[in-house]
Amino acid sequence: MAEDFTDALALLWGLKPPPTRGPKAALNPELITVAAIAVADEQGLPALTMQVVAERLSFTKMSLYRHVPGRAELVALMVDHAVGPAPELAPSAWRPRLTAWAEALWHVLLRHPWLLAAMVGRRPLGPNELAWTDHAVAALEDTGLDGGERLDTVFTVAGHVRGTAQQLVTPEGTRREGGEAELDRALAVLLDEHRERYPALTAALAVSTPDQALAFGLDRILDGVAGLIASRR
Amino acid sequence: MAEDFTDALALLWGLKPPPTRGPKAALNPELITVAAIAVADEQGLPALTMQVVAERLSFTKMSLYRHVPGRAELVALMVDHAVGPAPELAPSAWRPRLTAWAEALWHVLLRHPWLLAAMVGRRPLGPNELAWTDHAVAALEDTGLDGGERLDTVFTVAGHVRGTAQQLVTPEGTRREGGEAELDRALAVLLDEHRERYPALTAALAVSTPDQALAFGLDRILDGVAGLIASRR
DNA sequence: CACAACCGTGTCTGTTGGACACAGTGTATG
DNA sequence: CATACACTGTGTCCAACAGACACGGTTGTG
Repeated sequence: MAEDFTDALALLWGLKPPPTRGPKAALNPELITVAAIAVADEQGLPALTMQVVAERLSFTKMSLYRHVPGRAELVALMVDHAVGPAPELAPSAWRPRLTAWAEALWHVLLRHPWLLAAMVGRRPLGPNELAWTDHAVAALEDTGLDGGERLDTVFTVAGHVRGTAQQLVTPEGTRREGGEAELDRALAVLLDEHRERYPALTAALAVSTPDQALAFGLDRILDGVAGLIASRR
Repeated sequence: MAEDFTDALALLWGLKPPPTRGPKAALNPELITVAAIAVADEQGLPALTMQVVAERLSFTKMSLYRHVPGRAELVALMVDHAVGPAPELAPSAWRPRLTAWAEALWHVLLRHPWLLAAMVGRRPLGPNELAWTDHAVAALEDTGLDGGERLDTVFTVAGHVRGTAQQLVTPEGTRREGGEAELDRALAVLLDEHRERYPALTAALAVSTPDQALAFGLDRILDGVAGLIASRR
């Protein structure tokens, strides 16, 4: 119940003094993290077993525990490594900068679908994740918004990107490929059978690709932010 | 790999003909669902074990499998039961109706924090969930927006509510209570130590409660939608 | 050279979801 | 009224999982 974050934070921020005695380590947290990311990319987060990661590295499962406290901390390392360094945004107006930032986040989430499941809840943040947030906040610096408004704006944009990406992802954190149409068809049949119960939905029925949904919501949000900025001047 | 949704859909929509022979069942899917929701509310989604649910009902674990194909389908049943019937919205303008809808969703998510983890990805939808979407779309009926725009709007609003709620929740799907301040303090210390790496974030540092973030983003989104509606007239 | 620190491994435990076969029970059909 | 059969709930079993712990081998330091 104690939920100790200190181990994870120490690893994420590289705060472990390298040992001077003993044999040289053949393994290290980064090697393990990279291997684990490869596993999660290919087979999803539930398939991420200490066993599987160890086999990919040709080591024993228990060897990993020498360098990583446990599975939870490994996932935290994976998240910060997978998001990578924050994108460099060309200096321009706040709106194109935030748009570019959102698109960069979008592509990272599509490249590592398991990130959506791994980034749930308040949790220990790594240096890369913090840098992403910093870059987005920086785009809003000359807008007249105060600190809280800037943070809330970034949070809203990031939440929208994440929410949209979740439509493309299975609960396991792999990108859905086949079988998607099957589910859609079954749901369409059910909706049609009960169409009197869902009149508005039946009337509005339309095909909206995730890319369209992403752009639509992002435009609405940034329109609203633009209105707020205008009212501050 | 086949990922058969038909079982879950049949259960969700009540499509199983009741047997005519044999003894009367002491158990049924709804009883199991209610008990499972109680477990998840109290101890989170990972603690939701067939064993635990069975004990709460004073039955054996394997008895549950008579009525529910497996854990995944049980979770699907729990989701539709927990969201409950869609909220009845007083007939008024689209904006207060959507706001009320978002607040209703917000309260449901706070009452059942595990819903956030259970509603990830595209998955079999139940009748209640579909009704929620229908009611939100209905609020946008006289706005001049087309079907795709209405759906995208609803999706954006729902995504924002969900994203905000996730800040209040642990990855396990329980509401965080204590220990939260501890993590915040540790992150604040780290940010301060590396403040030169995160200048914008350091400058913008502010305390924003989740309620404020919810209202801020919702206002921005609806401002943007209002602008789109105005441009259609 | 001896010791202490460190590394990777093998063995073990508790818990999980789920398969399977079985004995009891009640209804429908002869 | 009797029999067959479908359905219920149970006990036993298994594989996969995260992690604890103790051991033997390795390497730097006093």
